[in-house]
Amino acid sequence: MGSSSEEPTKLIRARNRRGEGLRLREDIIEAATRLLSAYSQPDPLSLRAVAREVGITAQSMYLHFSEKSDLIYAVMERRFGELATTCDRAAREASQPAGRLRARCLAYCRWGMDTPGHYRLLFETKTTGQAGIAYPESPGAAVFSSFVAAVHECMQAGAAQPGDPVEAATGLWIGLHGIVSLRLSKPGFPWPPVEQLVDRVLDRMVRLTVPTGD
Amino acid sequence: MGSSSEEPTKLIRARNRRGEGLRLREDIIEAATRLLSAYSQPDPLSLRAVAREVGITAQSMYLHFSEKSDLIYAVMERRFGELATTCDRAAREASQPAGRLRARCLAYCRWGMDTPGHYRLLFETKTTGQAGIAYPESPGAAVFSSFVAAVHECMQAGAAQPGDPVEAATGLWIGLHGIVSLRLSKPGFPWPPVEQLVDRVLDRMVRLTVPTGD
DNA sequence: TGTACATCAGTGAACGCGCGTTCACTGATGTAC
DNA sequence: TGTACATCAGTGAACGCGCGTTCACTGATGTAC
Repeated sequence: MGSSSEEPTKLIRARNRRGEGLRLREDIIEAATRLLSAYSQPDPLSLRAVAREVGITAQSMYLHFSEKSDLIYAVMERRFGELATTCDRAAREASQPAGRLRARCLAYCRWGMDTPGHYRLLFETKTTGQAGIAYPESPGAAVFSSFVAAVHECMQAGAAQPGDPVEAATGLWIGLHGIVSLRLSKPGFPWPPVEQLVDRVLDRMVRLTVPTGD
Repeated sequence: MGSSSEEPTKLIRARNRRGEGLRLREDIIEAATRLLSAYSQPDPLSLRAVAREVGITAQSMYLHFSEKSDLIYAVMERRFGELATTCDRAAREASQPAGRLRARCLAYCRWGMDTPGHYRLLFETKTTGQAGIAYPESPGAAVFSSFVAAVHECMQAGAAQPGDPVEAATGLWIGLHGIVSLRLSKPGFPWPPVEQLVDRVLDRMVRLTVPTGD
């Protein structure tokens, strides 16, 4: 305060104890996650910015990641995992299949809107494909699978019109992604509340036959 | 072929005649459009790459654009215009309202899939918002308006269930964007044919009451 | 208990690159007289 | 018709910056004897 010659803040980080070098790996991934959460595409994320955030030199990144894309891929895996966990946890709160499906859909959309940078990384880039990973093995496949299972559960319980659950879940995903992605890109558009849009997509694409209430 | 000392191709561009300097502006916009069409986000587009594509020096960009974002915005305006024209032209081919709406939807999706870089620029970045442009004045608003009009036409003709055309068009846009955007990001997913998805979205979100055939 | 040593967790210095942007300039060409 | 000159369409040279990546190194710390 009042200091007129402001130097760039040099973060000091205590060196890990011997045998605990792997902690740096975690710190790096967490710092990259923090930097990505706010905005944008993966490209504006630089190794050097992550190093600054962690408080280490840029070349220390190479102790744990052999190149930049390795780091980004590590972040993606974690974020896909967190999204899956978030959706599953939300679904567990409701007692009926239709309510569980709705909670899952809302959790997906809210996760995307709360962490736009992560949502874009997972669903608006071709990172997995570029890494040579085919769909079934991609770290995001579990998220889709759990939607399929939730739709299937509704169908079996008579809460949704019978049909191919994969087909219905595909339509649902398209709708949810449309809701999130357009909101992120066109924040100035007069969007209805997200719950209303989710309910409309759910009703139309999955043809729920019972109310979603708990 | 066979030349072992390959120099970077130096494009020679004839200097414009006096009074025709504005042609360079067009050439720059076209070159930027070409470079963007293939891929990605606007960030990987560099002024210098555009200058190379045109065959001029980087600093000549400043004869027509006071900064980089001005150029990107100029490209966006044109692409929104081209998308609108493409959709309108496709709609004119069909004779009935429902067929016109379907043609418009298919044209939107195909345009996005054919020029992924442009689609991402228009619908997966916040460029307009960042430029301080509110929705109604944004260059893309015309595209949405024409969807609203097409839906309204269907409702009035009894080809779609009556209701708020803006609400229905919003749901439709969400679906179409979901179809295009997810396809671009997840090319490895086992997507059904785009026509099938468009028909499902149209049927569910607009509740067409007549077949879309011509 | 003391000490030599291997290992580990990083750093120092540097590389070449492409980027956006600025400023002073050049040389061809149309125009006024 | 001839010529001086203003204008126009660019270029030359350079700036400082942040980037990804490489290579040789340091110094603290745990371990073997």
